[in-house]
Amino acid sequence: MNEKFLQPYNPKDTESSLYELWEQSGFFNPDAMIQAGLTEESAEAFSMVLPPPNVTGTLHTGHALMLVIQDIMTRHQRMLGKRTLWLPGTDHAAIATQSKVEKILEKEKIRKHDLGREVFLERVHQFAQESHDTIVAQCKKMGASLDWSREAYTLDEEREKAVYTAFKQMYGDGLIYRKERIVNWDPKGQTTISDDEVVHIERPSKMYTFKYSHDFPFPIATTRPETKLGDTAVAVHPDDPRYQKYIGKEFSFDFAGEPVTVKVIADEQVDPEFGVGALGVTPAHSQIDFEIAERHKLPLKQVINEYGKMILGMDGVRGEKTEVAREAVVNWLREQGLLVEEKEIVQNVGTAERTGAVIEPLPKLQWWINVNKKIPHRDNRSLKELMLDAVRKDGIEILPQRFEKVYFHWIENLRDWNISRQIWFGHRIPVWYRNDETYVGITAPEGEGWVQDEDTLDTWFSSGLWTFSTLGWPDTDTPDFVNYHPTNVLETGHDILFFWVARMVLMTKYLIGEIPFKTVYLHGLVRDNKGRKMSKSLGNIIDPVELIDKYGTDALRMALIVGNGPGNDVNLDENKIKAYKKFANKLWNITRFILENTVPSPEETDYSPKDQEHTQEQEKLIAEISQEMNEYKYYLVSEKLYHYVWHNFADIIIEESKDIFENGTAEEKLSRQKFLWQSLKNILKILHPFMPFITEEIWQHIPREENDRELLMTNLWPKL
RNA sequence: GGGCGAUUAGCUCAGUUGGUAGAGCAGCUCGUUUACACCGAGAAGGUCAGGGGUUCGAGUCCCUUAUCGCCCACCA
Repeated sequence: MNEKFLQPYNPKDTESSLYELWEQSGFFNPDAMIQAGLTEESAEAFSMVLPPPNVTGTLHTGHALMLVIQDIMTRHQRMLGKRTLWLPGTDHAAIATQSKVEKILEKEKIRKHDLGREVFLERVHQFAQESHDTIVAQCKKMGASLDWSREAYTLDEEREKAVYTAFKQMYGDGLIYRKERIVNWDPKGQTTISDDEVVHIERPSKMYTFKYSHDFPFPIATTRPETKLGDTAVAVHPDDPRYQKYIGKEFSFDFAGEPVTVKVIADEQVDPEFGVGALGVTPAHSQIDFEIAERHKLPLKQVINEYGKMILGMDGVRGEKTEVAREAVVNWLREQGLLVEEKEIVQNVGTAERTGAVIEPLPKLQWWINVNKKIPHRDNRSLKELMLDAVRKDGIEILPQRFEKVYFHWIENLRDWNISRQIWFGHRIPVWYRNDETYVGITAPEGEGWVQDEDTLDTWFSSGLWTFSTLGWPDTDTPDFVNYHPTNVLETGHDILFFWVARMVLMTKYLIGEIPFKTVYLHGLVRDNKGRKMSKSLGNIIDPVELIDKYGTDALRMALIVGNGPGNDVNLDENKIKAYKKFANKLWNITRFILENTVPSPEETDYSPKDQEHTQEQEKLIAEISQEMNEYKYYLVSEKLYHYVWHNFADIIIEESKDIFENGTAEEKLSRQKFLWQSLKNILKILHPFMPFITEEIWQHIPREENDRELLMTNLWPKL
């Protein structure tokens, strides 16, 4: 027996060298498995992409959970004999990464515009590279059996080719268009963002009821008086008797130093019950007003600029930030005797997900994806319909199922997707301009005088292609694409169902006509032991690396997985991890007992009645968990394994064995020895996906029998 | 405003299709150092949030109330 077993199990001594052993074997790569004869060439495929972590820093416990679930899936499928590919990569995460680097530069008192686009991007790439290296090291520490030979990056050359190809095709089909519309402008980040990147927060605010001027016949209400300098109409409901006589009339007056002309119009969208039932229409600074203005062909007047400052109005208004100008306008209204009412209300305001700035709706010329246009070569269905059908008809299954409803609801309310960003880091829009000409292509056009669009693409545009841009697309006859598309499972957090999952469905259904994956497994959030979200401000962030140093990766993996069903948040309690560290040691000592009391291949012998009973019990367990593994019920399987190993195998079977080895007949002893050996090997195999390190470590130190493979990782799941 | 989830032992949470309530931690009693003190045996602890219903039988299915949490939303 190896002397190691005389000491308690120490994960620190073993984990990194075991990962090296696996990695050097090359068997994370399914091709190598086939070459070595460990996987049949004709075997069924199982493929999955790693949701590429953002290169914005280091991995947190949420990532750890994701890696654990996916590694369990991967190791299990590999042991079932499938050609198993788990494909890694990282995401450039455009806005997130750029703003991170901007913050670092801020500390060095450097502004990005002083550096210029090229030099700034150099800095970002350098940051991204460092972050990437950390992330990869962390993935390895978690034991993730990823095929690093296929690693990808959302911003590398192959992915750029995919992105540009997709863009060109969508442009050709009229799905991508350029138009001036109201955008979500982030004044802090100085860029537009998509509807999904807007986070609504509640905050106290005031509703002002006022008259534009003494000559104007009735008051209107608003929460943003400063925008009223840009009003070009007042909208009322067509059936509202109070305002019938004013419809069609025009009024001109001076408003806080700005000459304003409004026309009273009738529009169905106005709710006569709300407020005073009349709406000041500010087409340049409100989504809804912009639409009303389009319907009524009203002029558009911008009063706020990209920095959130007023460009019109009297002193104290022009040049000021909107909040300051608001006060000034309200004071002016008060002085003029135009203010009718001032009421405290709770208002929902949109803020930018990344910078936290309050969104300023502004008119801007931007690139959009039309989600409602019928696509002839996709059965005349729109992108929206393609996304709906993928789940309704094409068999994508979302776990837990309740998220299907959430998914449908999101799609039904989806509006055109704004895909251009005014930042430098990301895929530059593949459009070139020369005078009145526009060229869209994969490479720059021939000839002089072409200038490429300054903007970059929303980061989710490139991640939307991830499941196939990593498999060789736009070539669809590469071995990887043929073998591994569509992927089997997409495992990710439910918080990016819209951002990412839906976008992948959109892109894949449109560009390829297939679904990107068959099953979507959504995990929850990892919270602290009091159920709070981990955040820097609360100071309750748990670093997975620290936990690994303390308890070992296997213990952390078990703590994250036991009892954590799909879609549910986990509260991570250190006591739980501690418990599984003890479990690892228990397994270690079980091995020691068996090594001390048995030899690996006892001569042919039949099982005693008692051992037959134990065997049946074990087979029943294996049958149960094999089924549950196929149903992704890892939270149940892990608990059952824990319970079986500790409270059946150790507490009952091993305790009983002591008596048999002391007082039993020769036949009973032989039977028990054989049973213990078979059991140990079965236990190692079925525990391996959950606790890969300790099971492999034990495997490496026990004698081999016929049919045993060198690495536990490459062995087959017990067959019944 | 719309939708979803949670509520089970002191704490953190399991409980797969309805069939006598489970685990870890903490605490109590006893034991063992000859696989394991990162141990074993045992006991204690719960009207499964409240109310109503379906059923021979409900933690599990239906309705309702309460509290907490999450997501979505262009009511000025």
